[in-house]
Amino acid sequence: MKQWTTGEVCKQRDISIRTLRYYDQINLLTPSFKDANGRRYYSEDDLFKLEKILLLKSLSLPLENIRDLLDKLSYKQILVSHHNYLQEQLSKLQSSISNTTSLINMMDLEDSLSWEHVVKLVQNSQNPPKKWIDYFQEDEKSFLQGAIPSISNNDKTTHQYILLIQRIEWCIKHNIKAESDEGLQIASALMELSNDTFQGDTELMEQFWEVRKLPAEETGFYPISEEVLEFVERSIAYAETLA
Amino acid sequence: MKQWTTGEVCKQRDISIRTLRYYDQINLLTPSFKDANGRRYYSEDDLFKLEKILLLKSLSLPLENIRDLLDKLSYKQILVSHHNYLQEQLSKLQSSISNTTSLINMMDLEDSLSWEHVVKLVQNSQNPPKKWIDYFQEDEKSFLQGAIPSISNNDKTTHQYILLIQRIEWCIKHNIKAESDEGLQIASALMELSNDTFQGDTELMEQFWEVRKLPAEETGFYPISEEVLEFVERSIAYAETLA
DNA sequence: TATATTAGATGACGTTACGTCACCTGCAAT
DNA sequence: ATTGCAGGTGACGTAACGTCATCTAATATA
Repeated sequence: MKQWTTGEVCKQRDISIRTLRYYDQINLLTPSFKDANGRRYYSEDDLFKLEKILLLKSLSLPLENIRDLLDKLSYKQILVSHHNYLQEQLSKLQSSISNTTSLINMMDLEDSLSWEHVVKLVQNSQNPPKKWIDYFQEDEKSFLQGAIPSISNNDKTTHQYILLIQRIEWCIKHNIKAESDEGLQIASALMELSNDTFQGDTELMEQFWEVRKLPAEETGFYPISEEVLEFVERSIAYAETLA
Repeated sequence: MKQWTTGEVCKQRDISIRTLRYYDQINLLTPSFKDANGRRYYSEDDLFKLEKILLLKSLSLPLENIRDLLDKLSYKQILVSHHNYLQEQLSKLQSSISNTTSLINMMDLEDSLSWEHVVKLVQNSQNPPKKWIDYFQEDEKSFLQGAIPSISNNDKTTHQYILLIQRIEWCIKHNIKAESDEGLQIASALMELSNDTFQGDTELMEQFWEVRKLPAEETGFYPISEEVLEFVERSIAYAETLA
């Protein structure tokens, strides 16, 4: 029967010698053989037990509980609960990522974030709100899912939308009207982007802008002000009169 | 200017009073105002700072480093690195989940796991091996991705495959030939399953069984023994002679 | 008015899962 | 003869708080 020394076990499982000695000390994993000089030798069974321990530890179970549970749980039970734990972590991570992306994108829109925005986003992460996509029909969802730039989406398209909205906000601040050269440029950029996104489906596109008028809590979008929406509509209308 | 007491802040951010006092103690977050009785009052700026701290803490940065970094990093920098961190966690989690699923499925096939199987799987999780899907053509991948039951897939189809393989192993152990009633039943169940999976594409199906003959390290599959594969082929051949 | 409750404060010690350090041993190689 | 290495044993240190005993000021209730 092959046996392993502390050093060998450490390398295999990437843990420290101290850890093994500690587990021996607290009677969690005692090597099945100790020679006259006190050197520890681990059997294959010991390694299985160690594996169980590490799995249970990854559930952030305290070592004391692990010691009590170890013999009562089968390998499979441990693996299954480990699996469930990982799944839960996964969904938490995903919502965390989406919230972080939202915040980052928001920072591009506002120079300084208001405290309330941040709090709302972080608090909402507990019980996720109605998602904007729910405002559309079932059969449209699959298409929208990838195509529409929600604020939780940090791809290139989203960024371009954000840049355009910034540009519009700049225009409003500097009293530049939608019916101007700048307005024309914005309108054509917007139309090109929209065309890319909606592939010519004008009805979907209009629905999209309608939804963006709703307050942020309901849609998950960063709310676009009435002023910006008006600028969009007027600049596009102006562009169409010239065409 | 609104101010918040310790208790209020604790509830908002779901941390303990002790934590706030500790942060004060180590000079990480000192409330901007203390009254004559030593009661702490936090301003909006303080709350922003706390938010930064909690974000950096979630990167598992030690508090001491956080204190040094806090003024040097903008909110956005923090958010972006937080985002990167989360992404990394996500991919780790995903491979962890897939490995765990593999192990669980393996346990259905073997009553006792051999130590070497476990070690290989856990070690491979560091640098992911060639994936089985790479054995197919690019344009076939998208179809295969969802349809084929790899061992890292715990859906219903996978489970049915595993049950069938267990049944075949049972037959082999009890010396029941492929050319028997039991063999016939297995063959028809297999064919039905394969039809579901491959939607009649027999060429893909044959490739699939070919790949399963390769050793596990290369494919990521649980290796099917020659005996089982032979049983499969013979039982199907037998079924076809009777049809 | 007396008192009970609440929301805060301050030491001081405890906790987990090890890291780190000083020092000791048996054995192989130089 | 000594050097290096892989292992050992206390003993103390660490991070980020939890917990406990005790104290204080303000408010609510009898």
